[in-house]
Parts: sequence; structure tokens; C-alpha cells
Amino acid sequence: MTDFSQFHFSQKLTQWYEIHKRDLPWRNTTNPYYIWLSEIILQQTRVVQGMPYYYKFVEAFPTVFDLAAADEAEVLRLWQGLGYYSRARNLHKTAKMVVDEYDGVFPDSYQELLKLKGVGSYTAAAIASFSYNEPVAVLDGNVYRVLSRVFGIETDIASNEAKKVYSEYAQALLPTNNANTHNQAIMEFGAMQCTPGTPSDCMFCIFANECVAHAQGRQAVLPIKSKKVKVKERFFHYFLLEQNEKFVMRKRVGRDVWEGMYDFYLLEPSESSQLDDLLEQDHWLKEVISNAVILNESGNFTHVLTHQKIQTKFWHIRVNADFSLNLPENHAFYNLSEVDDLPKSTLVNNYLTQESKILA
DNA sequence: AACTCGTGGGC
DNA sequence: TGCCCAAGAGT
Repeated sequence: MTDFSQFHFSQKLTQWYEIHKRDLPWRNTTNPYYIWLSEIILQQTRVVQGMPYYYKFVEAFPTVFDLAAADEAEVLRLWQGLGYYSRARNLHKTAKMVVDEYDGVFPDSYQELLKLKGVGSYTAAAIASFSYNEPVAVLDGNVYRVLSRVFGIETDIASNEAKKVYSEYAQALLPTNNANTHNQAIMEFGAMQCTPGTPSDCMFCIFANECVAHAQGRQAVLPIKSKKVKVKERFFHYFLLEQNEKFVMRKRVGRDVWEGMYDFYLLEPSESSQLDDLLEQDHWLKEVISNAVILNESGNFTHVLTHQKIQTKFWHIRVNADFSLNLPENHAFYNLSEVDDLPKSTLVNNYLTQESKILA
């Protein structure tokens, strides 16, 4: 391991931080509830994207008791549009756990925090250091990037050994009496100065004299990250079934995207298909449509996720008022106001927005 | 331990 | 346009 004794890494870093830090709302508190809330929101999420959600959650749920008392659908509805919805489900579970098992008081150590759902090694270190100044180093995407470049670490950050290798550096650099500010500083430095791609002004970086990547002109290739995501293509046919001013919505269950969110009756053929072919495979829907009017057939919606590209066509179906509709499992009728209140994916929301304009 | 889970912005 | 990736965690 590199000898850090003459490096003054933390001193330089925290001095830089005091000058350049952004004034972010969760930095003006040590309340673990607000720290925790902000950290969950910011997982894999940019500050500008998460900020409005932080304000919404603080206003709707000022304390962990308020959050614990809410329904899961209410929490998901507030999370709507932010993505990675397991964060919201775990947020709610953890709030209830803190109330039920910790008497509403957040655990105050890294090891105890790790037991909370949705709180992994990064988030536990963040809460422990930001709220309690416990000397445990945070290791997130920013820290990987800064350490890789400054010390010329070539370990693939997608590999299994990366966490161990980088953690040793991160922990060795952490002053035991200033964990809070140091951890904030190294992440802020990664976000604002040592940015992904090619940073704009490495010339004036506080580590310009020591940085291995700068000396070798390798900022653009460090940190090394190998794995590329395979994108699976899927084909959705969504049927918005309407009868007597009410709409059929389905709660998504199981191991798939948007668990806990609501959508419509769905057919998913393995390849792009025509309606006639779909109906031959689904006699329930065929019977429904034979007692209905097709109000609208949407164009193609292409929705891109990290691992999936979903091609979707929506069918707005008005079922005859006197037809007896026996709904499949997890499906139920909702009026327009209730539909609006249900948590829905951005794909479904984009469609509803367009469809409401067309029908207005 | 590889795979999965969203969305939006930048270039 | 397609690709990267952004304060990761669960399985």
C-alpha cells in the first residue's frame, strides 16, 4: 500500500471542500432520519434528480413515525418517477422496523445500521459518519474514481476484489477524528472536480502533483470498469380496460420491473405481434373485446431501462356497460381520481398523459 | 457472484 | 443515436 504520510491527502481534500462545497439540505443536519432519507434517495441518482424528492418526503413524512404509518402504495406514489422502486419499498420497511424494534431511534453504529433493509456498506458508512462521526470510510462511485486516478489503482471496479482493494485505501486515508467532513469531501471532490470522463481542469487540481492518472494522461480510462450491460428487448401490449367510468388496474407482483407499481392488463409475446394473433392466445381478452369498442390504438412507446428495452403498444378498450367482466388476479376497478393516486411507472404515466390529451 | 432493479442528462 | 453513468443494494 502507498505510504500516505507525506501526502496530506485528507488535509488538502477537506480544505478544498470548505471552499467548494455545495449547500445541500441534508448537509445542514446530523439527524439520522434525514441523513438516511437523503442517502437512499441518492443511491445511483444525481443530486439534481433526487433533490425535489427529498423535499417531498421531508414534507410528507417529517419523522420516521410518519413514514412508518403510511401505506406502501403512498410511499411508492411519492417515489414515482425516481426509479429503482425497491428503494421505496425498503425505505418503508425500514421505517417500520426502526419504529417497532428501535423505538423510533435510528441505530448509531455502522454494524447496526447494516441490518436495516436497503442499507448496505456505503449507506451504513454514510449515516454512521455523517450522523455520528464514526470513522468508517464511504466507498461509492465517486470514491472509486478519485482513488483510482490519484493512486493509479488499476483494479477493475466491477470485479469481486475491487471492494476489498479500494476499501483499504479509503479507510487508510480516513482521519479517525474527522470522518464526517472527510467522507463528504471525497465524494464532493469526485462529483465536482474529479468528474467522470475527462475532467476539464486537472491542471489546477489540488492533487495535480501527486495524481498518477494526471501524470500519465489516463483520466479517461480510470477507473477501469469492465462489465457491459446486456439489454433484453421485450414487447408489451397494454390494454386499458374501461367500463362505466372505471378503469382496470393491476398491481405488479413478483420478480420483475416495477414491483408494487400499478399498470394495465398486459400481454407480453416473445416477439412483435399483431392483435389478432394475441387474441388467439388469450380467450378471456378475446371475449372482452368482442363486447367492447376499441377507443384508441396507440403508436409505439419505446421505454429504455438499464437492462431492458420495452416496446409497448397501448389499447384503450371501452367495455360494454352490461358485459359481466370477471377480472383476473391482482386486477381491480378504479375511478379516474383513484388511478391518478396509484403509483405507476414512467412508461404508464407517459401513456396516460398522452391519452388524456387525446381524449380531452 | 453474476444479475437485476429506473430514470434522465450529457455528449 | 447509442452509450455512459449517477451518494448501491438485494438476491
